[in-house]
Amino acid sequence: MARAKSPEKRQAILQAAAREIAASGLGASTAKIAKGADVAEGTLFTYFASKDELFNELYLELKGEVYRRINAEFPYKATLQVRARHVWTESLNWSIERPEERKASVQLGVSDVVTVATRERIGSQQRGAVEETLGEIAARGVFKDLPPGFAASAMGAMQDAVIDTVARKPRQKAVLVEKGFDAFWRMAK
Amino acid sequence: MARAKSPEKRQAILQAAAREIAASGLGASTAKIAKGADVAEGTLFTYFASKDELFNELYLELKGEVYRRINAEFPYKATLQVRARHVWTESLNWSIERPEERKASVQLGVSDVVTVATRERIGSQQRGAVEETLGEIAARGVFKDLPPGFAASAMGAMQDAVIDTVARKPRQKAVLVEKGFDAFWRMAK
Amino acid sequence: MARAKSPEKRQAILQAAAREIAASGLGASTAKIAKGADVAEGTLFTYFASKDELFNELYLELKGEVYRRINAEFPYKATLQVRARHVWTESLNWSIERPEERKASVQLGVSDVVTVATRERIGSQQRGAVEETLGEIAARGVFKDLPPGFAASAMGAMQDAVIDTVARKPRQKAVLVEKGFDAFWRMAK
Amino acid sequence: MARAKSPEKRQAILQAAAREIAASGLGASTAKIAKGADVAEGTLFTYFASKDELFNELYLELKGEVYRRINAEFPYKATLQVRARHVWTESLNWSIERPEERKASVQLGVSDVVTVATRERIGSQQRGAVEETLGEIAARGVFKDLPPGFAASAMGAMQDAVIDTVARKPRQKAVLVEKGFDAFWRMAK
DNA sequence: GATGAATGAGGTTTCATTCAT
DNA sequence: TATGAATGAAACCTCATTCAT
Repeated sequence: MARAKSPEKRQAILQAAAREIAASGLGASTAKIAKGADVAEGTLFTYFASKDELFNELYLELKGEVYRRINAEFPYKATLQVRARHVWTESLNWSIERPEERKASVQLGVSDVVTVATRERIGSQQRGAVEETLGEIAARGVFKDLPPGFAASAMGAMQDAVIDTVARKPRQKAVLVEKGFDAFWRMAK
Repeated sequence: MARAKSPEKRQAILQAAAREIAASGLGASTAKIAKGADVAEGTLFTYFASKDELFNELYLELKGEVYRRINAEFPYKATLQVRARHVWTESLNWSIERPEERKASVQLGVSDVVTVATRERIGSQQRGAVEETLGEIAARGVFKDLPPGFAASAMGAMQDAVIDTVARKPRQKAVLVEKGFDAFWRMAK
Repeated sequence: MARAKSPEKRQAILQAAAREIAASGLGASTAKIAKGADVAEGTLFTYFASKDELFNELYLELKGEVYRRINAEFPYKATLQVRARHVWTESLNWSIERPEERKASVQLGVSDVVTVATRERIGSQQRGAVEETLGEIAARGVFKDLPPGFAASAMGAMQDAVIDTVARKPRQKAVLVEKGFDAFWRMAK
Repeated sequence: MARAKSPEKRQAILQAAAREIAASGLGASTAKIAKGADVAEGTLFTYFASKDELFNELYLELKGEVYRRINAEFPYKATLQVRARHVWTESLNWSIERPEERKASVQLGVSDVVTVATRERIGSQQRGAVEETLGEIAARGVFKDLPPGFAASAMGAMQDAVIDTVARKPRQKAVLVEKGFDAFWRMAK
């Protein structure tokens, strides 16, 4: 049998793609990505049929990482506030700890290369606990007068605000994450 | 004497740029933008030295439009809540009424083509009333424990949440704008 | 006004394309064609939207050249045999005098890049006299028992035989052209 | 001991090559050919050292098929006309029955990938009876005033005319093959 | 100032061939 | 021998920018 496709190489390409997108936007060239992953230009295309497919897979990968992180050690039995804080903190920390991945994720998110199909594939697997938690929040506070989904959007939005501020005041990271949640929670209370 | 540069043409190019960015991202070609503005390819470069300059000017223009709209009929003498609601409503309506401009604005915002210098130039003109209002909000509620600037980020972020939701439920636009503000205001109260 | 598109450049590209196709087949690269025409790689695409379009236009051009040559000084009033010999001789001489053009024409003819639409466009202009002559031939000799179009195919085919033979015995060119027609004419008599 | 090379696989590759060339010209990729033959990409190169070698072998194979068909049941003792008609009919039927092989054969024939050496190798094996027959024809009718080889070219050329016409009028296949020969024979009589 | 032809670097993707398995 | 992943040169084409008109 011939050489097997190497998961490490696939991963290296995805990581390089995230790095390049963070550095130069969606215009990042496949040539640079390949070089960044230390593979030949052509090799990229044995792992991903096209640049678009690579970008869609990357988006999935990045979103998946966050969900995996949240689900690990999820406090299923705790109060809503504790669970909400867990979701908030874990996803926020991921964004702050991996700024390149986050930047790539945002760029992909607002662009048209990520298809609806890709967006729909996200989390149908283990979005479970997060969705359940957000669903409970949506039934409370101001959110109960607003369409379902708004609470989730609002949490994401408030996290963006925290991230932006952390970028300007990195020292206050811990406080921002905590107080940021308190701010968000005011809406849910 | 040579012909003078026409402000109409400049405007047409900026509008076409916004349209093209909304349609195909920052990869939008100068050729298409020029065609969209009904001018020759080369003409674009007599109004803007480079694609990057065009995009920076566009960003400024788009942000400026929002500020101009907020400042028109600004209720200087009203209570903070009334003023805040004005800011919220006017900027949000702009985004909802002009989806292409907003999409372009977001894409430019998350990209690196818009320089720090450009971002700093924003509103140094007439941001006045908005800044004053947001400053007052920043000193209240949860925001007073958070760095200055967080309140502004939070409002922008919450507006994004509203816009996303309006995109999915256009019928509820009016309610969303109003209740969205109520949600935001809970944090400031 | 800007520079006008130069017919000379267009012609140079077409000629270079014929040369390159003769030399290396339809795989001839646009880069080499451009270089052969002494224009930049990109320039080729301001004259022809794609390689395929260039090749289709070239096919048209080559076929057109032959028809133009035949129609010049066409002996409209002469006997059928004289007119047929005129068609035979002129088109054959074109092929023999311009071996590269002919080679390109043949390669294009048997390939799929030349579309049906292109083939249909040929000669609808001035194919006139040729068609009329071939039509008369088709009604005579062995051809009258065969479908219309067969006579034309047969003439072309017999010319190919002559060209092949001239390639091997260039000295006998004149005799081959003449006796070749006599051979063909035997079928029409 | 190592496995022996399988003649079936070799044959499958040649057939797939013919099919692919018919479908997409000489640009047909070795990868597609391999897939069409149901072997791995690399396997193709254990049977043929290069794409060019494969194409040369294919040309030989295709020409060989025709000769084999003609030689089977060749009426050695019959009159010249009967023998000539046999050559005509058998080779023509092969072309008509196997359009892909013929198309590939033509494309290869007009291209430069098939070397002179390959062309010379053809039929040195069993071209015997055909050559003898064509030799006799070359000494008769109009052909006796033309170089040797012209008769053969002429027969091939007239067959092309028949094939072209059959492609347009498939119903008349039988008549075209027969009357086509009559047309050709007029030149030899 | 306005135009759009001209440019050539750079983009994505394909491909013949090699070679580890 | 068979496989198909790996390679990087080269293919076609796009594009920001320049400049003759």
